[in-house]
Amino acid sequence: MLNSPAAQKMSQVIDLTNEETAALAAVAARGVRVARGTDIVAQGEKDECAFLVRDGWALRHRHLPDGRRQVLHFLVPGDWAGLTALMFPESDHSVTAITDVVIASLTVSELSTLFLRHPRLGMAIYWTAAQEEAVIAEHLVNVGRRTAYERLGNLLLELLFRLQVVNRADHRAFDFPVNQVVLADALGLSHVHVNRTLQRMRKDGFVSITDHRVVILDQVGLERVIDFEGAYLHMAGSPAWLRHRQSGPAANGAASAAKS
Amino acid sequence: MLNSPAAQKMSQVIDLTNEETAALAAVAARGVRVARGTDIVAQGEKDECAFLVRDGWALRHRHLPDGRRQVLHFLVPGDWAGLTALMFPESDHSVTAITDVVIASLTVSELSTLFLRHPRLGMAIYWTAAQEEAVIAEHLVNVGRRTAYERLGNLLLELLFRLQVVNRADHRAFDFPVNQVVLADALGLSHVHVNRTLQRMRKDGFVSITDHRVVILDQVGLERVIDFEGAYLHMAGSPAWLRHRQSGPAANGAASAAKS
DNA sequence: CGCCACCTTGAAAACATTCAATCAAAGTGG
DNA sequence: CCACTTTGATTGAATGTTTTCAAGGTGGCG
Repeated sequence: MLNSPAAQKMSQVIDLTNEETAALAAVAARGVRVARGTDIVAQGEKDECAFLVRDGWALRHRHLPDGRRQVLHFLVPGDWAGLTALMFPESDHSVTAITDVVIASLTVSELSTLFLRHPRLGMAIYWTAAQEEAVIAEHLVNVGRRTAYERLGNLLLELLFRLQVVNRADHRAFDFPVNQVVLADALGLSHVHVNRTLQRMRKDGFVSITDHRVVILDQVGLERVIDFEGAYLHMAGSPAWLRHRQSGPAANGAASAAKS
Repeated sequence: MLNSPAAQKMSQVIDLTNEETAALAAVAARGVRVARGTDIVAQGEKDECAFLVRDGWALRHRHLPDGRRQVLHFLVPGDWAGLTALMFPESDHSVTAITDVVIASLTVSELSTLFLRHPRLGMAIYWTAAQEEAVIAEHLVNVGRRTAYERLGNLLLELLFRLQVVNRADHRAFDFPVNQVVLADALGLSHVHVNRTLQRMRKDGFVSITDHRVVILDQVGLERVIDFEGAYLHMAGSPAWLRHRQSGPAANGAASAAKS
């Protein structure tokens, strides 16, 4: 379990101690399988648990009464969901599995126990939530202020980077179990236009998308053409006061050189 | 200071004790004035402090290299900002005052002291951050899947409700120091189209917008026409375990009847 | 008075959607 | 193993929304 997606993502943020690694492993041990197409959380209902995605893809999306919907965020292995939903009496969005998924659920009280015993792990999970917020803000920029071509390119590169962190992508390719209708609902476009934009991007030689797999053929060129800026992903990780052990938020610079 | 916007917003979430009220007042006492048009936080730079908006309007927005930009969120009195930005080495967006603004800033260590001394206040502030996330997600739905007319109506109603909570709106009207260019950048439209959409909504008799003031003339009719659903604002507040004192997250039902 | 910020208008062009088919691949049940 | 159904991708044509460009107009303020 040392190299679970969750542990890999956490170690982007803090240097995990053995105890923290063990606590994460204990969480991950509670895996529950959810079949493709199943709602893990339904919009309008109370979500009693937060959960960690151990394997598979899910999406957070909001429905309008007339059937339109917007995909807010793609959940991939190592992602947490429902942490903020715990604060509310009912969920304002649904979470749906788009492949078979394995999750580990935690109730409020289990979660607060975990945070009390392992405060730095709690901070790292909170970092994770902050990053997700930044990603959703970027989706807003995408949909509000970019062309269809730019939106698509930005999303594909975002997913490449996020999947690389949890070892679900090599340096240029990843499995992509997302059909064009879902993609359209994520990008704020019609599925027909997604199709045509996808074709244009393929013809331009930037990507190959076939059979649920994406290959970024020319990342440098694509990044230039769509003005990609990855700053919002905060891949550089967390500030020193958070990363290193023996150093609390109020400490000034006494972080140990515990990296690696 | 008992009826400061911040205290009003907090009491939407928890029943404030005297100590908590005093702690909030102590924070608010640190007011700093920021002139209209000033960047409080600049995209790409490190934000050392989180802050509370005591008075005035500001906006969180992200810039693209070519000058396009997207407004993520309007900050009004009682709103916190920069809580998640503390987790990152550099800010991925700017915060700019659009009126003269009074803020109260807190460093990481001041904030963590506050949270340690007043954990329930910390939870309430966290609730606030969760609500803001839900609001930004709604902006994404707005821009991704609604027409110009719907986007505009939804934003105006959102602001009406948010301002009512902090006593900056009566039952139908509020001051609105936002020009059409900014509105366009929030709604993902051109300012020309915002202008025409605004005119249409006025002609339809739903709103009056003159001289930096919005009056919702027919809220019921507007809500119906634009399919407004306020669930994402979570106006019902927080679950009982969070609201009442003497009750921690792990407690089962021992909440005191302190509501009044 | 003249400038500046902001709002308003018209016309043409660009972008994206909708509607309506068609096609291919992947299950399903007998 | 074969018809049948379902799902997802693709295409063309017509339509519609929104943008862009280019000008004016208005009101406040030094």
